[in-house]
Amino acid sequence: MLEINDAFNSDHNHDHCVSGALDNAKAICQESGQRLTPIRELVLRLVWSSHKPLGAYELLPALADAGFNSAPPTVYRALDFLHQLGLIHKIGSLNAFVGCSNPEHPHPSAFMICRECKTAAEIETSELQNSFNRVANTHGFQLEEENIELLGLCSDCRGSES
Amino acid sequence: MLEINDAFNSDHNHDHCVSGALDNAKAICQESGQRLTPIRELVLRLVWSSHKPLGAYELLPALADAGFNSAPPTVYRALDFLHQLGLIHKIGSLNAFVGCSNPEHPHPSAFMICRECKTAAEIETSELQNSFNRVANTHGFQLEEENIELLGLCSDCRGSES
DNA sequence: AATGTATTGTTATAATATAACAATAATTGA
DNA sequence: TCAATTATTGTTATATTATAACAATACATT
Repeated sequence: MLEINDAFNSDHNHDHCVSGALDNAKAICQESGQRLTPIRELVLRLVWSSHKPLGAYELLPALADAGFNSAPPTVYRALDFLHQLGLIHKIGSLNAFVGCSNPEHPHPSAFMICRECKTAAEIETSELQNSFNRVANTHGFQLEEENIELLGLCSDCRGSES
Repeated sequence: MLEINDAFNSDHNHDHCVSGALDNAKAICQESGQRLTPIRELVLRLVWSSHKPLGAYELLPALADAGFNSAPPTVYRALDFLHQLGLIHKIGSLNAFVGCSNPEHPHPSAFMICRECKTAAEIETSELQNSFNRVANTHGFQLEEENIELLGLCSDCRGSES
């Protein structure tokens, strides 16, 4: 299995993504004794509102609409919180955030990202893990975190290119 | 072979890195009919002045010292130029740039990055390439670019941690 | 209820990056 | 050669992303 979500399949039941992510988040917060406050829950919902990575400033208007303070620190704090719990990933090359498909199991951030429609589909990296570990071991490097970004064109957008 | 440079070996002859990078750059510019202007050459030298990824704003003072204009667009243009020719890589999670060890052969950006000393050592990914291609093919994803970041502690810094 | 801790509100500012247009330098073709 | 074209650099302004610092409020514990 190479894919752990179906972001590139536009037919998928997206409500299911969001509600699943929220269930995961609640369970994980419970376990770790952290609080999923209304702001944090809203930010998680917003990040999950699509499979396109969203920038912090794209989230602020929705916070304002919901009656919260909408200054940058508010959203960055929530994003940091969610990131630390592994509930979202940050896509470094885009300065943007996207929901994590499988937060129960800590794992590297690894995505295919379409330059056209911007969709980011998380990929499973267990196959690659051995290679990464071997590279690290060879150099005595203590591997702590991985950011893997595969950039290109998704199949939908390949079809519709001029 | 897993490593294509020596960044984590502090004994390496660093002048050799820099002059090698410049020779590469000149050859590549020649071939592609591009000009390695004084600003571009200086920026390349500066980026290669260490194996720590450098941010654009860290380069500006040196441009000023050399008598060039040192407003941000100057350095970003040079960085873009060098990046397009594959002479440097951008580390997305650091917003910083580092010299490419092997610009003659286009290849993904892949680094081990030490969170302590900030050194970035480029790694060879040919072993991983099959896996990436397979993931991409499975989803009809047209792979164009890859950013691979392995974050952690290099062997030197592991030793000297409290 | 009193205290300490975590979270959020608020203001200001830092750090990173690009837009837009003017000036200059290099290249090309008549 | 010299005008015309193109590429590069200079310059000013501003957009975008992110954090510092401190005040106010809410929550949790005793």
